[in-house]
Amino acid sequence: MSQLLDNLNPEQLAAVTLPPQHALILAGAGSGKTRVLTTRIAWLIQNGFCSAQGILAVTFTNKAAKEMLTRLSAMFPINTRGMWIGTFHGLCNRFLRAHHREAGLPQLFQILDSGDQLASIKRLLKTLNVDDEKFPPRELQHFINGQKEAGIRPAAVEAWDDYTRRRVELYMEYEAQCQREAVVDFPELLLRSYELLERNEPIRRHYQARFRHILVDEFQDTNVLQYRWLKLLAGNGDEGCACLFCVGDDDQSIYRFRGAEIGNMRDFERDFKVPAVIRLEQNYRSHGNILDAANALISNNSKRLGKSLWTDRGAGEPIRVYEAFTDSDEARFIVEEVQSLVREGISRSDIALLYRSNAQSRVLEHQLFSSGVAYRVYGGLRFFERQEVKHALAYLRLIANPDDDTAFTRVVNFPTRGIGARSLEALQDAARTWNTPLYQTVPHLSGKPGTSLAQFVGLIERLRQETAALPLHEMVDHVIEMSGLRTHYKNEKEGQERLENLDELINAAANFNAEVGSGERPADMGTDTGTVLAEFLAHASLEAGDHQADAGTEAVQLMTVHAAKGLEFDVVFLSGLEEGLFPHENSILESDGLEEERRLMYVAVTRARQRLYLSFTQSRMLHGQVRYNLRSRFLEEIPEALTKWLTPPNPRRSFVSEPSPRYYNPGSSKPAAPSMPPPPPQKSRDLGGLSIGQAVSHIRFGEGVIVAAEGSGSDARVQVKFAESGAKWLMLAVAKLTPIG
DNA sequence: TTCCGGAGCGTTTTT
DNA sequence: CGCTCCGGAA
Repeated sequence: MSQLLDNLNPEQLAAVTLPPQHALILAGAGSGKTRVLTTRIAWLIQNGFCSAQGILAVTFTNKAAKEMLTRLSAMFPINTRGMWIGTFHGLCNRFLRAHHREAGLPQLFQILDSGDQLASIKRLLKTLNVDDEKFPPRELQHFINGQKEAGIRPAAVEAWDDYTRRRVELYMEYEAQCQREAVVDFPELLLRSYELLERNEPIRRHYQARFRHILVDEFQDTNVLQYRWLKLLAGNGDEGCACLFCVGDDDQSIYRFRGAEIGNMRDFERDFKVPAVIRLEQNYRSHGNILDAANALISNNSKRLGKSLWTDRGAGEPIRVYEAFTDSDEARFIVEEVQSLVREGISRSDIALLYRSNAQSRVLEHQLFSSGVAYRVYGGLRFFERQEVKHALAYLRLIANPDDDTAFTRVVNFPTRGIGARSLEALQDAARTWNTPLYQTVPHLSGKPGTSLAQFVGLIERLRQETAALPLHEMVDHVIEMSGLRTHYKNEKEGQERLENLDELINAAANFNAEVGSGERPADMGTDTGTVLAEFLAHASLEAGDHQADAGTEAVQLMTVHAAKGLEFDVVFLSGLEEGLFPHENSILESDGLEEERRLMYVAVTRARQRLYLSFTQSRMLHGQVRYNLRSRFLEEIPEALTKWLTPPNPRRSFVSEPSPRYYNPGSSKPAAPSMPPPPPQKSRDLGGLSIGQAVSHIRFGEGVIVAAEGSGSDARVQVKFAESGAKWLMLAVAKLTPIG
């Protein structure tokens, strides 16, 4: 017991041992927030404030949820089974399975991941004969999810124009289609749960009485609906009130673009009159210079709850700054530096190369590859998103739920079995006439097209029967074999890796089955084959798998700054610190976009434990054209005393109205003088007081941002990216551009 | 059904 | 520049 609280600093201790009450913990980067969260749970239980059943802890990623469970079981020998620990979506899934009847869902409902959802929307537009040029599926998906995440059903959308009215109709049709097919998309998991809790008083009271302590990780990332769900579950005074313990960092909120609402932090304080706000500001990760840089940077943001990191580890090394001529010079410098660090004994996996956008990884990869440095890029396709895996899952989905038209269309002719577009069209027409799912429509078809379709239905029926008594992994194996998938990929030239992935799927099923068998699952679920299969399919949708596999390999880590959140490395290289790239040009016109970019930069800087490199280039190849960017304003926001320039410091600060000419002789510089000649000078260009990154307004095109410039004097032209009309090249002598912002 | 070429586009991403 | 997607031809 006393062990539990050992080595906590005073603030951590205060947070962990707060009496049962609402609390907001502002946990800075590297301040031990997961430790506080898990220790709090242990402390509550050990001191009898609450039983395991009374705990609900919610996270954003499966990784975080797993981490919490692991740490908890290491902390004290309690059965974590009674607790509800998981992601928002995972917990809602569990809730809806338990109350599927009240939620208006069949027990074996399927979960659509984003890709499935998009396919479902495309199919809807097709059956309704809607022009997908006018209503781009992606845009519609975004619209629908946006409404759902704001808790708004079609009937409640305020539509003022025809376009929106039509989109609302499509939203309604989409809902009907999902209901018909017994499928639920990600935001629907949350909205259904929320609505069920709201309208069903017995269920609401049951859970409000059960959960005495609700703990939320990464609270700054919650969206509107998630916060409302938490409020409902916590209850208010009359219905018995759970304690909300929210941990978050407003300075690390970088997901507004996908609905995260920082305002939730302030709202929480206000709505619950939170008596305890505790700041965890002692950082155990980085050296002083790095933290000072991060603090200085983030102090330029105005909308903050306020917090300042400190460490007792000493100042450490200065932050290294490098100016390159081109992106490939920058990459060359980084890779040479990496090699020398590796020679000094630093492990490659302790080195991270971070960038703002994925496109930047290419040059780095190229350089790493030709220098023979092992590297690993994060991001890209994940296991359960691979086409062969999705195909196999589609067969399984049809076995579990024949009404799933998305799964049906996916594999009805894969591997090809002579069911072409016309037979499918005939089937879809018939399905509309009979108002039945595709699968059920097949028997209604007469004539030739019916035969091959009937054979397909026969195949699925046979698979269902043959696998009914099999353990999950044998079922998966059997389905892969009998569907013809295995043969198909065997015959495909590049099919070897796909076959391996299918084997991996069988392994995943075996592991899943083992966990189910050992009782690591909620008690409120059945154990028959159908249920186990449904659970496995839900698992596949909710947890698309790590794209962080073989993390153990000794390789340099490449990823976007977003992907790096929550991670830490001894050495961090942050490249591409240029206006337009970081901060990204698209963010400049968004309200508060710049502050979000700055938070992103703050996240990047605080990833480094010992050494941080910041680099930028004079020119960069982007979208097939060379761009000359100014160095990032964020670089200027880091005090010079904390930095050490590896190239001759360039006194020109960005955003001076009159860019001064700059002289630089590469021959005289040490240590790693870039070998490329400097690009055409843009330094002496007179942009009439304008600069790249500047937001401007044009009488006809509206508001935009300058993204590139060329020529000088009366020839000077700038490229402006307009919010409405896209990118345009404009002659400065002709176009009248007014600086704004 | 498959393959090729042209057009279009090009932040960040979990569930 | 390099990728994805779509449509047309073999």
